[in-house]
Parts: sequence; C-alpha cells; structure tokens
Amino acid sequence: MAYWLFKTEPDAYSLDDLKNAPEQSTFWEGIRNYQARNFMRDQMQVGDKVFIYHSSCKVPAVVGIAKVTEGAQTDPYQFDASSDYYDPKSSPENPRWIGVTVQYVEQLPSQVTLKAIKAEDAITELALKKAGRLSIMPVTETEWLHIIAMSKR
DNA sequence: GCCAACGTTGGC
DNA sequence: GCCAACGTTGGC
Repeated sequence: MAYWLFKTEPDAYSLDDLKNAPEQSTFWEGIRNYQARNFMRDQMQVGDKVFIYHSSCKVPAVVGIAKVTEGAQTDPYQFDASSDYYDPKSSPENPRWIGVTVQYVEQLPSQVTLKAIKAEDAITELALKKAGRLSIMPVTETEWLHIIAMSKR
C-alpha cells in the first residue's frame, strides 16, 4: 500500500464535497499532468491512502484522508469539447488521460497547513515542500505518519 | 491580482 | 532533439 497527496481547489471540489458525494466517493477527473498521470497509471493501487490538500485558497492545507477504491480508468472529460478538461489531441482510440476513484475516509482533527509543513524539519522529501505544481504526488510512510501526528497537536 | 516556477509546445 | 516562448499553477 502506498500513500499519496491529491490537490484540489476547495472552491471547485472540497473535502466536504467528497464527504457529501454519493457513497462518499468520486472519480478524480481532470488530471492533465503527465507525471501525475503516470503515478496513477503505474503505481496507484486500490486501498492506497490519499491526503486531500486544499490549494489556491486562503489557508492551503492538508485537510483530510481518502482512499483509492478503483484504479485508473479513462477520464471521459477529455473528449467533451464543452469541458474545461477537453483535450483535442486525445482520442477514444488512444486516450491520453485517466483518473482513479477515491472515497472519503475522515477529516483530520485539525488541518495541517502548508506553512506548518514547510516549517517542519522532519519533512524533507514531500514534493509539496519544493515545487508545488504537481497535482498528485507520492508521500512516504514516514511523512504520512508525521503529518497525521501534526494534525493531532 | 501579481509573479515566480515550471511544464508544454513548436520552430528550427 | 534543443530550447525559446508561452501558458498554467498556486502561494502570497
């Protein structure tokens, strides 16, 4: 089992939205970054745990936990010309983008802010701490546990 | 809303 | 296949 961090803009789709979704579950569409796609395609397994991170908002932070309930499937929005996620260079015969399905697990006792993560010397590998552009990134078990501990402080 | 960082595109 | 230009992301 592996650990991941998924970014989402809470104005578009928040942890609460996931919690309130049918079966507290959603297909994580709209990933249009090759590195993130490759993580989903090559490494992500059903049962993997996922930090939900709110970005582009007042207090960027890890806010909760989800889990992967279904592995990579073709993201249908890439073929929908009216969607923001439309990709004219992709075709159903040779789809370029995929997504996984995740289910809500829990909200953290308190959010762990980007600021706190950056200030934490024990966290060194997390991609979030370096360049923040990746929408899906791996989290080591050590850092996963560390962020969980921080949420209980 | 600004702007730095970085991923992607496309001309050569 | 390089690399400059461009577009996007995301923290502040």
